[in-house]
Amino acid sequence: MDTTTTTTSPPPSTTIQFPLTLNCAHDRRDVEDKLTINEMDFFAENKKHDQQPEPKSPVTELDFNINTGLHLQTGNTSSDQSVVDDGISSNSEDKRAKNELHVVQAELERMNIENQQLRELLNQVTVKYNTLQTHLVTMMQHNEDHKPTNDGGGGELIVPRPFMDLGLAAAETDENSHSSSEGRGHDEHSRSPRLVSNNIIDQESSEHGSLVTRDASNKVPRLTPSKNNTNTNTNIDQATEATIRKARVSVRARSEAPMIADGCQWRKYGQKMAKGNPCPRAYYRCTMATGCPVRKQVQRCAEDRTILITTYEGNHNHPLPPAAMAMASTTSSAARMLLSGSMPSSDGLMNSNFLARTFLSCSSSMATISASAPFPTVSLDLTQTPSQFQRGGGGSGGGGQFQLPFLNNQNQNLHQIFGQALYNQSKFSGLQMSQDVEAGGSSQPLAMPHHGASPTALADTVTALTTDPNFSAALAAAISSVFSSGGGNGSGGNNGNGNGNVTTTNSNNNGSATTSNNNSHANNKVNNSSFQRN
DNA sequence: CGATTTTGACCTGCGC
DNA sequence: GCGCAGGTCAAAATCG
Repeated sequence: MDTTTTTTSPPPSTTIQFPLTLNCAHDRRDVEDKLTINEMDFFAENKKHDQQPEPKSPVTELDFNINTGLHLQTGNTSSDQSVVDDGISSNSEDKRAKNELHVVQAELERMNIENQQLRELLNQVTVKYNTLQTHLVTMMQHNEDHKPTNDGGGGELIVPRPFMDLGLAAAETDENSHSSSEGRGHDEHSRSPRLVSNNIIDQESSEHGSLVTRDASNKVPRLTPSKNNTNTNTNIDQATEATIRKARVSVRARSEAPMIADGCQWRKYGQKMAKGNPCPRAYYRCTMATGCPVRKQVQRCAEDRTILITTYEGNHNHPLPPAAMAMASTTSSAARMLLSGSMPSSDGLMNSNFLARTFLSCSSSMATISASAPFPTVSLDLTQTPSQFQRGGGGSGGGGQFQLPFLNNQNQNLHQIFGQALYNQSKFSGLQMSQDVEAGGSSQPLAMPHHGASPTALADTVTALTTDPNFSAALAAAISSVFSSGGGNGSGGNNGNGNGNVTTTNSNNNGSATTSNNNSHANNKVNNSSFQRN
């Protein structure tokens, strides 16, 4: 495809950027106004920068300048200022007070206006949301009518689930359909003598019906056409399934730390020198639950060793701590994004490349879809704004792990916006393609502070991503909204504990479930208690 | 002493 | 069929 890149190479032209980048914070003071201190790492610096002059403080020249710049109310102030300069009398004190009053009033007015604007925005979004919802229902019914469970899994047409869950369904059907199909039927077990335990996992998975077996996920039948052509649907499904199971999400981030803190517990099970890269590639598997199929590879970029490339594969089969949820969900979303662009269109689930096109259209470099790799890969490039992203661990030098910006408790909301937007984009791609690509206005990601909340609200976000040049501002406002309402109190989000807010690194986020590298000395050491021994 | 990491060997898939 | 490269295993080493 044209959008291909390798997962390790720097994102080429066909990449996706979310305007959400932090520049917006510079321009939108209202955003910072709404953010309460420490609620959001992302904008903290900007906040600091902008907030100082703003509130309370007695009239400094800076204050005047800033306010003047923004709000034209300074005719008086400037003159007053000169007066102030002139004398120290009580009169001047009064004027000073008046002055302040003016400033405050102006500020208030401004905020009111912005409030109003936001409200209007919200209304717009609500209307659109309702419209979309209606359309969605219509579409669903339509789909149901036209596609009486084409895929083995049936029913899961619209049901949101992590991408690997799709794989699961796939795996199930796969098991059923191709147990005979693989000439090397026992391929998965060909390494057999060693992999007895995998059989256990297999059983487990089949029992639960919700696990991707390791073998199923990793030793996937090749994408090459299999011999059994018993039915074309099956073939398509298999290809799709294989694709799904092979789907990976690669996250590129700048970090000195050996591994990014994604909230999960990992155990290293191997390391290998990869060709063309002097840095070894480390293999980890999730140890938060026995049999969790999720794995990740960590490797430094050959060209720029400050870049850490983490590739996730699979989907957790266990509940995740919020911090881990953030990453898991984000990667899942990204994978969905990928799949929505790469899956055969015969599958009603994701039948358009809307997402990819959409992102490509506003491209810069944030997410890259790679079809050139042996398996489909989404690469999320977080190296674009290193200063922000690294606030957490980057500076720590010594040993903290790098922490992704959206992994802080508060930042989960951001993630939700980010990830869910992706997710919804895939999910509603067809829908939007058909009717609402042009939805102008801005969005309301704020409508979804939590996962369970109405997902469609974010479809608008997605639309905004593509159409609204001011999306960053809108999103920032939305984020601030989210933060001030739900996520705001870190406590709710679980480890809202202290460290949270501003940062980082793991000085001690051990609270619930983060990788344990509090200390750096054990580089890849991962907290684990329940790893199932093979 | 148990858990985790390291590391060499093994297995598999793929291209030639 | 052979060789290469990626991925995984498991014994040994290391750590807390």
